[in-house]
Amino acid sequence: MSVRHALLALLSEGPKYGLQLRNEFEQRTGDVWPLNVGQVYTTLQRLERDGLVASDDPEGDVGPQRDFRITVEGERELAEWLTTPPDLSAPPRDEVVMKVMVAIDVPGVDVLDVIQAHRRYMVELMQEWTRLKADAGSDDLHFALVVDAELFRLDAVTRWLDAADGRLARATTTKDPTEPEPAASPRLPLPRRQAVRR
Amino acid sequence: MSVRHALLALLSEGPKYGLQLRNEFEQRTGDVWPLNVGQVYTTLQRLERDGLVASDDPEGDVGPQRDFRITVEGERELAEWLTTPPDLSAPPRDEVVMKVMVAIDVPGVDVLDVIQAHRRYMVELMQEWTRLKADAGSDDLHFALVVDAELFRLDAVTRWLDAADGRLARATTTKDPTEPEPAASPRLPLPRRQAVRR
DNA sequence: CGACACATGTAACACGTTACATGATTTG
DNA sequence: CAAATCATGTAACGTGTTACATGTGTCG
Repeated sequence: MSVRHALLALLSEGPKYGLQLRNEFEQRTGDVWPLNVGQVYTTLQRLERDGLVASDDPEGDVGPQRDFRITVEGERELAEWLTTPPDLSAPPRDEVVMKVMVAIDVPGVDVLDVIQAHRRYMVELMQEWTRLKADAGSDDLHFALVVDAELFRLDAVTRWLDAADGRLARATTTKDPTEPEPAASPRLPLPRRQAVRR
Repeated sequence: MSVRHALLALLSEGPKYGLQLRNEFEQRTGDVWPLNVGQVYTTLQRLERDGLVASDDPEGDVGPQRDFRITVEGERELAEWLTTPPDLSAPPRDEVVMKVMVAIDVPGVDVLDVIQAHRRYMVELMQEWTRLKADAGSDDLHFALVVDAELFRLDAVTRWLDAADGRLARATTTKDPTEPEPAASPRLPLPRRQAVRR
């Protein structure tokens, strides 16, 4: 339900055609979030079927482009989407989190190994994104925003991996609940958050 | 590609049937991540088709249950999934982030309003989860882990909203690039991270 | 027996990805 | 003209959701 509304948002600036919508979507997301064209066309079909969008078929002899414009219904739907927070009653299932949750009881596998392997990878990715952002400079606002989002997200996963490592190490090494909390220090004091902090 | 492998992980502990797999999956995720049964059956069909799982049809007159067991191929696939980091070359498209990115240029809409509305909602959600976690106590490890993951995630989104607010407020109020950075302080100094910090 | 929970399955749909086919326009 | 690029579309498949149908076992 996300790309659908994004297309509505782009069309609220004026009539556009399929490929143009894909290009502008990728520009808006700093060329970090690719969007395949096929989905644009099928989504436009559904939007037209639902009356949120209309096409100007007959006119425009200026080529094969088929312009779409947003309808009044579409404007209403867009306004509602922009102001209504997403439904998070059932939070999204993150793949890394899920991997750890099920790995806990898989025989022959040490969860802590899985955690550490993924933690290292998260740090790697954050370094790459940080480097990319530094190279790009501060002129591209959209790029900077999307990269920031990814950095914050990776940082959150990394910190969760640390927390899970602590909880699991505690739960497996001892069953004594009276033992003092080990101050929740991460097992591996690797350098964290290269440039995400403010 | 996520539930599929989770089912493999559950089956690696021994043969199980459809409903049992759904129940155990939800237990593993602290009853926070619901999983509809229909998907379990269709996923099991694909797993069987791919030779990662096999069913014990003929035997077991103990009712309508149909047990599945993991194959050697399945064990191999599971081991690879657990040790291989997910592909993040194209980062996942977060709905809140996308909303802000496209709202920037929507005529008649103030992005900062969208940001603040969503920021308030994220804080609300974090308070709810924090309360739930406190009520549940520290006995349910799975629940605590999944709630932690959600709290870290919401915290990351909140901090990104603050960063985006700063960048956008700066970009719209002035075009002068020589102006000193305003120390990136959030516009609204609301209480942040009620219980997520360690 | 009748009601209820357990268990399996299917249908229809939305969304997303990859790949392929087909015109139209531009450009060497 | 030939090739490349632009532009639209479709097919097949995986994944996820909701809803419905059907059978089986238990228990009052």
